[in-house]
Formats: sequence, C-alpha cells, structure tokens
Amino acid sequence: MPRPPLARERVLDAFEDILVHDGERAATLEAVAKAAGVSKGGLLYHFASKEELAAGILDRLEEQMRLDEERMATAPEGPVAYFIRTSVMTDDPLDRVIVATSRLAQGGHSPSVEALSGIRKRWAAGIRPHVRDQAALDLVLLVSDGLYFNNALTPVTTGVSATVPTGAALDALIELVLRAAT
Amino acid sequence: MPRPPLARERVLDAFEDILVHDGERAATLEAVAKAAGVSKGGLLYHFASKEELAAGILDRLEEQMRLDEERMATAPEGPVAYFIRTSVMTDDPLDRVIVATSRLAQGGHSPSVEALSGIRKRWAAGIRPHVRDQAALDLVLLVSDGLYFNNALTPVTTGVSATVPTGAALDALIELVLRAAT
DNA sequence: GTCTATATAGCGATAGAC
DNA sequence: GTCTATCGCTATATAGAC
Repeated sequence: MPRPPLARERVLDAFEDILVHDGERAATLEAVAKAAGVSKGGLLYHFASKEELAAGILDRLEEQMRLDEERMATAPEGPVAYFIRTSVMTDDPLDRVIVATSRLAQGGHSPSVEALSGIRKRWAAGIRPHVRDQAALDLVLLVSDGLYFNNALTPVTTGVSATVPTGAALDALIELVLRAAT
Repeated sequence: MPRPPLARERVLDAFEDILVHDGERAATLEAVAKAAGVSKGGLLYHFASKEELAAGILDRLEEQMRLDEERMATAPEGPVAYFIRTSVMTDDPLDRVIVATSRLAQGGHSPSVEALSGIRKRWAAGIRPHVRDQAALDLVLLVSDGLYFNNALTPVTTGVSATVPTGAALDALIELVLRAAT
C-alpha cells in the first residue's frame, strides 16, 4: 500500500474531528482546512470535493470495522459482552469514525446511511450464533444502538451530557443483557 | 386558548414534515414556505426567525409529551410494554415531533438537545417504579432509544429501510424486555 | 503541492408595496 | 396578512500564480 501524503491524513483527521465534536453543519471546507493547517485550495488539491472527503471517512469506517470484526470474534468475554461494552464511546478510532459517519448520514448523505446499515448487518451476523433467538438478537443490537445514539446526540458544546451507564452500571447492564439474550 | 391562524399551523406542519423526511439541512425557509403554500415573506410574518420556528416545534413536543405521559400511566398492558411498543415509529403526532426535534438537535440546536434530555428523564421517572433496578431501567430506555434511532436514521429518500422489529417480532422483543426488567 | 482570488449559488432576514 | 425584491453573508468549487 503506497503511503498517503501526511497532509491528506491531517485533513481527514480534522474533518472527522469537526463532524464528531461540532456536527455536520460546522464541517465546512474552510473550518476543516483551518483545523488541518492548510488553505481551502490546499485542501481541495487532496479532496476535490466534499463528497470525496465523505468517501475518505467511509474508507476509514470500512478499515476500522474489519479490525473490530476480528477483535469481536476473539474477545475473551465473548462477542456479546464485547459488543455492548464497546458501544459506549471511548474515543477510539472505530467509535470516532462511526459517529462521524452517523453525522453525515443525518445530514442526508445516502452512502453513509447505507454504510451504517451495512455494518449493523455485519454485527448481527457476528452475534447471531451467540444468542438464543431473533428477539435476543434484536435486544442486543437495539441496546447498542441506544448507547451510540445517546453518545452521538450531542454534537455541539451544549453542556448537556448524555446519561449513559458507565463503570459499574455498565457492567450490570451487560450482565442483564447476557442473562436475557444467551 | 385562542385559535392560532391556520396558515401558522400549516407552516409548522411543513417544517416538521421536511425535518422528518429530508433532514435539517433541507428545512430551509424557502422549502418550508413552498411546502406550506406561502412565500418566504409570508412565512416570516408568522415566525420572525428560524429560531421561532424551532421553538414552535418544541412547544408541540411539550404538548404531545404531556398527552403521552397520561396514556403511558394508564396503559392496560402496563407502562413498560406501552413505552417499548410506542418507540417504533407509527407516524403519530408524538413520533413525528420527536424525530423532528432530534433532527434539530443533531443540527446543533441546543434547546432541542435539552428538550430531548428532559423528556427522556420524564420517561425514566414514569418507568422506574415498574422495573427491578437501575440496570433494568437502563435496558428499557436504551432499547427505546435504539428503536427511535433506527427509525430516525433515514432522513433522505435512500431506499434503505431500517431493520427494526415489527409485528410478532416486536411482541417477542417486548416479552423479552419485560422478563428481563420486571 | 499549496497558495490567493474569484465565480456562483443559496441561505436567513429586511423593506416596503398591496 | 401576504407578497416581491433585495441585502449581506457564507457555502462549495474553480482558476491560475508560485
């Protein structure tokens, strides 16, 4: 794989970051260029349009998703517990790129909607063999969706923090889901 | 209560509709005016700014939420089952206004984020007495969030429909949640 | 490979006629 | 109460110098 230019990666990092922290509307070419330390023209040399910028995010999503599928399949605590636990945002590369993609999706970017739908199907495929039935699978997926949704709801510096279980409360939730679903 | 002008309600209906079906970015003053059958100037007579338009949505949310609190408290199948079941979008006034509000929230509109956080607290208060413990409450709320999220993910006409349980699958899910949480 | 300058279009909002 | 016309701003994208 040929090494991509550093500036290109910096631009993509900045785009992802602004999507996650400030929302889709704030991720203008100017804001991204400034955060990446280049000019608008410089940015557009690497990504000829905003659409290409979004495609860069979807490439990252695919890359991180592949890594996660391996990790989930080999997790010591089992795929289901791993899946629920990693649905709480921990600022790792997969979480960041998923939230960035869901911002694009909610901004009306169809390829992002399809990509999210696709990774959800792949998670379902990884979990199905480890749960009792379809209702159990639905339960696990929906709890995960709920966790992501709450984390993704607050794009702007609103001061409102999502009330999602962490620490001991998360452990208790995982135990409850495992008891119900497996 | 004084009867509000009909045109005003039509404008608010159009705003809500475009938010739900096409996303926040598509809900421009021009698009809303056109859908409501008035001019931009005519719209701005009733709502002096886009902020007032958003405030109109939040007023509707409060109104519909109050009605739902009563229905949930008196539901024959119990508050928990009622809550989960009504989390699947059925195109009723509450569902529409919640999705519209979540579009505004994800567009960075702070009052909408706070409003959603507020109604989630009120649901929690209504459900807490009917579930076993905190983990059970978290489970119920997160499944509901997950259902809403999946329904709300598709703003644009993408052709991708969310794979959320309905019919018999929804009944099975509700039974599973009830067994785990109560 | 990165810059400045600019073209083009669409947004929210105002002004004033009717 | 509703309209048309227009202002000021910001967005994406292009052109061409360096």
